[in-house]
Amino acid sequence: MAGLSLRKVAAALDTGAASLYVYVANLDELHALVLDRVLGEVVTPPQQDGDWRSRLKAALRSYSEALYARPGLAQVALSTIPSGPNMVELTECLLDLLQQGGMELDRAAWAVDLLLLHTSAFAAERDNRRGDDKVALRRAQEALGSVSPEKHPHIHALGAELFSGEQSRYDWALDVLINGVLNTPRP
Amino acid sequence: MAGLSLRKVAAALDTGAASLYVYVANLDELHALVLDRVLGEVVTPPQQDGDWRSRLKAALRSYSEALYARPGLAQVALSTIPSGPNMVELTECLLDLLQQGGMELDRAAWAVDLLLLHTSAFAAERDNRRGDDKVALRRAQEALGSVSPEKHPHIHALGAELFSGEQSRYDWALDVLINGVLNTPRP
DNA sequence: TGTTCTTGACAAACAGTGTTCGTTAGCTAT
DNA sequence: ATAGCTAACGAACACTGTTTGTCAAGAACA
Repeated sequence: MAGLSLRKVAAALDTGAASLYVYVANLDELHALVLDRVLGEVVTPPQQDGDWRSRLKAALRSYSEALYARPGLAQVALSTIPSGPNMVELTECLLDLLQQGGMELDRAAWAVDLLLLHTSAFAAERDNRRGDDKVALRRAQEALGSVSPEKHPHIHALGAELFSGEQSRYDWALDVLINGVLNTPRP
Repeated sequence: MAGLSLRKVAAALDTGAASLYVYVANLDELHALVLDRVLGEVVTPPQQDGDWRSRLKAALRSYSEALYARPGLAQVALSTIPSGPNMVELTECLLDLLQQGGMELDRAAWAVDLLLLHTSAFAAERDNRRGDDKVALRRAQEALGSVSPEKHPHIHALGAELFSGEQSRYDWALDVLINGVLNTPRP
């Protein structure tokens, strides 16, 4: 996905780049199509597997992994307003799970939006932390590590803690969102 | 920011593109520098203005507006691991606010990360909804509006509700995050 | 059968992009 | 005076998405 271009797609199809414009209006549209195709892989656990909360978490984790598996795809999820059939399917499933948790439908609508936005953003962050630019990461760690204890006591006290946790941090964030959504009625 | 290129920057400085590489290693590095400079505009409310919660929300809203004011900048915030002085300042301020709310420092570290990630993602979403591609938005609205009531009853029942709320939705999401963070201890 | 009309396909060109290379000018230190 | 270093710059490389004009095949209609 990162490094995908119309010319490469065309070459793989043994044709020229301009020929693709018959089927696709735009590069962005191609991106959206690829995204929705990948979203077809997202598995939503069946009804009898655990309670709604763990099923919701499993579905979102599956969504996150599908995005993370293709470098650059998470950015696409943040750059387009997805409306493909697989995205509709997933949205409907998440709405259903939240309603099983006793949530009103209008609040569930905003909650699904929030959960998907966060999961996409998290996948994107994980994505561009890997490989891409080890230099920037090391520079950031140094910049935050060697900070004056007087001016920034909290950051100094935390140290490397600011970059800790990969999977556990995602799990925690998901719990934060679900708890928050349950405890915050819509205005 | 969208449409910013090394050549245009160089032209504005009456020089060639290659000359910029003396001061900047990369386009990404230039982006990071621009981001941190803009982050200097973020206002963090003084100690005596209201309680910690409303001050936290005001600071994050200021961060969000600073990103949204420049098209494309929110994407930059999601694509880099920011480590400039202004970002350090903001992080320290947010950590302090959360600690005033009685939160342990290690939980506050993850909370700040989550709050900033969400706010950046929200700004990015708002950003590419505007102007950019009205076609995609209308297509999404049509795709979700004309969905079969049998296969996707929840989405059908919601209708245009899925795209409602701009400012109120952000305020709600912020409350969700703060409530969630307060109610979810670190593992 | 002959003639339009439409659709898919493609090469070439346009207007850009980030980045690298080789070379110059100016300013110190030795 | 010589050497070394830094900033600067033009040109080129290897790409990118998109538009334009042209061409062939098939369908619809007379």
